[in-house]
Amino acid sequence: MTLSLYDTMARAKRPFVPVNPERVTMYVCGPTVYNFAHIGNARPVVAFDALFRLLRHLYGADHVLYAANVTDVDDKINRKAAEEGVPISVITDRYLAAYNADMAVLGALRPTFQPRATETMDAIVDMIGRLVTSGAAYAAEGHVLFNTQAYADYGKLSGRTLDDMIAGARVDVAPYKQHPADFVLWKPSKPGEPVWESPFGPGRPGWHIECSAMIEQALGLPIDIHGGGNDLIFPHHENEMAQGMCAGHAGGGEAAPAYANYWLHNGFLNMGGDKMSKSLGNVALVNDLIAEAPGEALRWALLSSHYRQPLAWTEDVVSQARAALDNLYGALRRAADVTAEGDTPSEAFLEALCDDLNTPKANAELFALGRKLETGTGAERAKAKGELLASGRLLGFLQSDPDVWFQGGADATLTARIDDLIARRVAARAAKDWASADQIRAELTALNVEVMDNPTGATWRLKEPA
RNA sequence: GGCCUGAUGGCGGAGUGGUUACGCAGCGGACUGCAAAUCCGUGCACCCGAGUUCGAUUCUCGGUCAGGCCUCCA
Repeated sequence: MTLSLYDTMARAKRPFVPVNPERVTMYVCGPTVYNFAHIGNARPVVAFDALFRLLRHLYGADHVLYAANVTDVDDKINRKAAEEGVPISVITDRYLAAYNADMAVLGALRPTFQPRATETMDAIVDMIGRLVTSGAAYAAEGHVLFNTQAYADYGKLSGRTLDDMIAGARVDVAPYKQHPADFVLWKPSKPGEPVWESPFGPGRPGWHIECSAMIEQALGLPIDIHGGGNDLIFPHHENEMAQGMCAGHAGGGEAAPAYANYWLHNGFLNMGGDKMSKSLGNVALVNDLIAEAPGEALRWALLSSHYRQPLAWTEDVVSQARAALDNLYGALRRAADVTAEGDTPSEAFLEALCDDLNTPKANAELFALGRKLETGTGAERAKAKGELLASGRLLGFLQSDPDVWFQGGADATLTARIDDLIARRVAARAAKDWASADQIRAELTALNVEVMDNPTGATWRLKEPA
């Protein structure tokens, strides 16, 4: 079973070969914690969580290190803190906690490391110092800037040249820049903003440097996989690689090892044709969505298309995801008396995931297993159940009790009331009292409950989530 | 202006140089007191034009349309 991943740098799918299979490393750009995360923010989290889980399966849970940063130094954080009149840590702690809680509902495992910019400041300052010493960075008007001309391969990841960038410049270039593409590593803080001491003067780090410093500190170069949304390819990842290479491998060039051996970028989620963006205001917050739909259904919706494809976020996507899970949980519910055999994901399921994380194809395999579970012989059903549960577990699906899934979040009071009605209806049917049975069904329908009779009793499901 | 994606049936969404994706919805049947579920069967597709080929939805070129990046953004 060979894992292949689409590498943005190579613009092609490549067989995945880790530097050290005992220590597979992955870094994914994480959140800036100044607000609740929207479902678009969750797409890379869930996509790379799926990859994290696959890598753990392939290389062993203890042999995969996954770091995702938390940006807790940022203008928007400063603004929010000023509005509320509190230190930035109040803001960042609040929204980091909310973020982690929301992502947990979506079934995302916590990364191995979740470094915060404020806790990485020494490494950031150290890295900038090395860049200045080697001539890859220069000081100007209180800033420290990265000299893009110091890195021979600058532009290789995003496929543009320094000339392209001058031609395409839409923004006024700061006069202290030696080259228009040069970017800030360290800048003075404005009055009232948080400030950190450094050999280059008091100030704060630029946008890109924290990732490079964290990668060096938490994982070490080169890392195997670097992930993020495809809007980060340029400038963020381009700049990150340039500074990281110059700091870590003294200038890059042909002979230098890579910064990251595989660059992975997820496609965007859009809302009604537009990109979902906090600045456009057309966002669906995870925190709101999880009140209306099971986290597992949202997760399924996010993984129902390939991670590199654009995904249009609509109510229909969520209801179709619920229907898909109803299908699989239904099969499991009807197979409650079948003892699962084995706990290994199916070959076809793994092959689909190993093909650049083809989750739609992997999900199709879950349906195939569901069908085997419904229609197979005794031994086939036992095997199918084992494979279905193990495959689902690998991707973070199907681990609930099917009855609980179909209860759709109904509370204990409602559940007890429904169970009572069901029991009375079963008794009425046993007595062939069809009038009473139909009357009770009507009561249940009014409660949004669908009854499914079977020879010995009945099961039920909540048609809409509670 | 530069760079980069994508265009598949009613909807979502894989994939392939020549035979079934899959899910949801639809239709027919079995089963059922009724219903639901389930099972069996079934219809519906590859943006346009040219080229390569025995054969293209799949490869090449051109076009159209849509989206993203070039500025904070997943």
